[in-house]
Amino acid sequence: MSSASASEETGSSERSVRSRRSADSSRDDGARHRQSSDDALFPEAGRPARDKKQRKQDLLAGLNPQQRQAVLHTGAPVLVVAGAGSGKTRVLTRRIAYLVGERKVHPGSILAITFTNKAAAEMRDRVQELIGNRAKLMWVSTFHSACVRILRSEIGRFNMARTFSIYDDADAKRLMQLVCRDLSLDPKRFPPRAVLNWVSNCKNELVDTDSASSKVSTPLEEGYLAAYKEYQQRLIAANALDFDDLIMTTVHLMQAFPEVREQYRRRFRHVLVDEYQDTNIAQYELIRQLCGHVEDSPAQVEDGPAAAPAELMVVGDSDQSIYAFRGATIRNILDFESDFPGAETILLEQNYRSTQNVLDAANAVISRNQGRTEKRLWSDAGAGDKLVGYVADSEHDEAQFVAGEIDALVDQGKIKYGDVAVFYRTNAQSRAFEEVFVRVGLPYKVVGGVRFYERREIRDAIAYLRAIANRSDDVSVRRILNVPKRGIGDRAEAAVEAYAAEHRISFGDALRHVDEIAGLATRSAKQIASFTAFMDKCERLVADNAPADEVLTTVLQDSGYLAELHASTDPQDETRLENLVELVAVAREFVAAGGTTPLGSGGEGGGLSSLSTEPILATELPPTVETVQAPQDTEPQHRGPRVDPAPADSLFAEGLFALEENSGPSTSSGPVGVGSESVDAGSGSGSILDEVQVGPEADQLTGAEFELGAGAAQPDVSLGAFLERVALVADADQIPDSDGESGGMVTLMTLHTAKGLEFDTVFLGGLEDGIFPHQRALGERAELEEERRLAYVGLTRARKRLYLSRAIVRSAWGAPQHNPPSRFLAEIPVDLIDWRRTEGAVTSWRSSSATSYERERAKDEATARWRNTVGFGSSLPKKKEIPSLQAGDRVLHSVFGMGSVIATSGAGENAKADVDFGSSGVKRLSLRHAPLEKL
DNA sequence: TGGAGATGGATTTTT
DNA sequence: TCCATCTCCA
Repeated sequence: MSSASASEETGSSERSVRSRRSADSSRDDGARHRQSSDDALFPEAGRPARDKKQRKQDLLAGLNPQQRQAVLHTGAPVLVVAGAGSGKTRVLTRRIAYLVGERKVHPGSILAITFTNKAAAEMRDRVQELIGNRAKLMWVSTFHSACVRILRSEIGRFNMARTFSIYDDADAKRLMQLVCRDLSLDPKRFPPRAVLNWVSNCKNELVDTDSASSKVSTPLEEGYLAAYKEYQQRLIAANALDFDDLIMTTVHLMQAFPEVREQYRRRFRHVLVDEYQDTNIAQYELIRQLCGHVEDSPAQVEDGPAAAPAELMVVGDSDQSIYAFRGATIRNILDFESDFPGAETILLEQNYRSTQNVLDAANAVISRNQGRTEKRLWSDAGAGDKLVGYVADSEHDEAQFVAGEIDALVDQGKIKYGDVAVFYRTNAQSRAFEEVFVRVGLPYKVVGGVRFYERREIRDAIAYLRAIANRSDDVSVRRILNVPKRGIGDRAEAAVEAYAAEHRISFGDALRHVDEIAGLATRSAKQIASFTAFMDKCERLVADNAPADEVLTTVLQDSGYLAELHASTDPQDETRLENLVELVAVAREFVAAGGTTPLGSGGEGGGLSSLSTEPILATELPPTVETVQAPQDTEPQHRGPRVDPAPADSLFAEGLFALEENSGPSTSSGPVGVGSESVDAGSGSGSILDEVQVGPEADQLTGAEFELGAGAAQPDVSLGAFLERVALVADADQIPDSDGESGGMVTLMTLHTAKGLEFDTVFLGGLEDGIFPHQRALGERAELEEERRLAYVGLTRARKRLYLSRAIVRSAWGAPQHNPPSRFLAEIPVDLIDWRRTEGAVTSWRSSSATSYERERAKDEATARWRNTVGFGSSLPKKKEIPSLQAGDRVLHSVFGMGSVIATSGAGENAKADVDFGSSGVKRLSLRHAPLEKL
């Protein structure tokens, strides 16, 4: 906790700083400066406060004038325009600490919004280092988590049950597939995926179905709109919201109910938004509802005058806007000053992260984008090393080079594995790196890719839980209806569906009327009856307040899901079992920690935990609070006065905002009271409430409501709470902690994932036109510019060493592809790059021997395409003769180069050979297909 | 109903 | 190439 961090942006930065201390003596001046100042700052966290002046000085230590200006700013909305590595997040965290520590703002009235859960967790940690446990009362979360919390307490206004399902992308897609099928939309013209994207855009731009109707002009749009309407209706019927709904609905809620908006405007007196360049229109509107001068602002709200707008600070860098494809619009940054009258802009131009060479390269690239405001990022870290360039023969050669370079640097003691990251444009590119890294024994970790919660078995299990918690959730019910196989097939499903439509009930309810459904085979009916009996049993379990893990184990065992996997011979199913065991462990952990443990190892939970007690609190609390960790004891007494069949609502109904209906069980007794007392242990000034400033709205904000905030610490281990967490937390395994003595692991990730992180040494691979920039972006200028911003993000992740590489030949979709160098390479001034290997060296190496056998492999269309790009004619022999090989023969492979045959197997068409290609490793090749020549 | 074979599509990604 | 989804038939 006392560990300083060069930049507060990421966890990786913290790790890297640590390693920098031990491993690297050539620390740049900027870093040293930063560090000493932060070292002076953080030790205070655990001790009683020193005198106030000192404290304020510490808070501002190490900040440049612009950063100070931002931290100290009062009043008007502020846009902090910050370049990469200029300490934006640092400004935000210091500002929060300043607000709480100096301006006596109650942490409960602070809302900080970040882009990811991870960023939220880190911001909480950093703020906590600065102001101690008071930080727990802030709302630090993503837009989505914040909206869920608001909706939970207000959704009754929409006549929706409090227990709603949150549909992620895959659920939404499934629903849209059903919709498109039922509307008989031609899948060629209306691919569900495309329709869904269209709908998503509408929601992100707050175009609802009604206003969309007036815009529709083409038959194509008519189809889309029809699908949108139907899709939305089914969501509502299923008591479900998709991710876009979470925000859109919250905005609609505030627009429709001024008193609700007022309630939150009074609560949140300080709103801070990170990564503002990645917000979309709906998110912008939400901020405006909370902080803007809303025209129809209700002076007529009964209980007093409308709240003045909160103090708003947004932070962003338009050059790092890389999510336009998801609806983010930099308009929000560009128009900030007109959107929020009186707004001020603060520029942060000093970069504290990278050397000048790295910055020069990044600046040169990004300056090619049109219509951007020039920023002059500068660094006093010195020129540093030149960038290193490398042209590889193939993607394996590229990976080989990267691995070799990392090893060399580590051997020289210059870096640790954890200081290194390898970036690529698409996930598929990770394979080559992984193959090579595994072979040479380089410790690495891939971030992203297939996620835990996207695996089939996990989704099945979650679908079971959701169907139990919300039987209207058609998508989930139908997903598990015949999983494991029960003999309820499409036919039966269709019959139930027809019945449900006819009687206007949900699919789940229709299942309970098996006897009345026409056209059901007796066998199917029987199976359905036993299925519903099983589901009813589970529902009863939930109604009896069974904790989430118990429900989960019951489901997995009694549904026969586990049995099916056990019986399977498919080796994949073994992994599935392990994953389910993991899920159960996650649920156990969740329950054991009173519903506050982050899911999995990495990310901290979003919505639920941002205000609730975090694990650290549980461990720091005095023994009297043990009830917090013994949810079974406290759970019943927290049940509200309402008898509600929905299990999910205990937290929200009794917690944060249920002002009117919940004067019920006292929140000031039990764990809550103890919690709020112990929260402030660090500052030694008694209850935190003593420090609350009595401001203009203080009467709205003191006492009870804050305690309600603290009341979130009440354990909620119910199924609903668990499901919510699962829906909102993206992933369990994330950026590795490289704390270990071993030096950690090399991090592999896509450029998008890299946003917000930084590493001493960065390898950026696949710099080829068609790869990066991506094929699809080559045509459109706007898309190309987004790719360029992505390049800018990638380049600016590097602190000291930056490697750029490309491959001459890269196999894509099975066929080798020859890509020209990325245009971004040409945009970097030549004198900044030290080329270790150029194309000249490569072509001369290949040309002598490669042509003769490469033409041999004219086999299929893919190869023909490839041939054309390399410039061969098309009249080449169709059949390739299969070379006869034996152990010891020397061969030449078009991709792997020279090799020697170790062993052969098979014969004729099926002949295979194991060939040792030295640095490229041993490959088993089919002689019929491999571009192989006997020497 | 469910398995086997055909077909077609294949960024980036958080929540 | 590799995967997920679709179609057809037993």
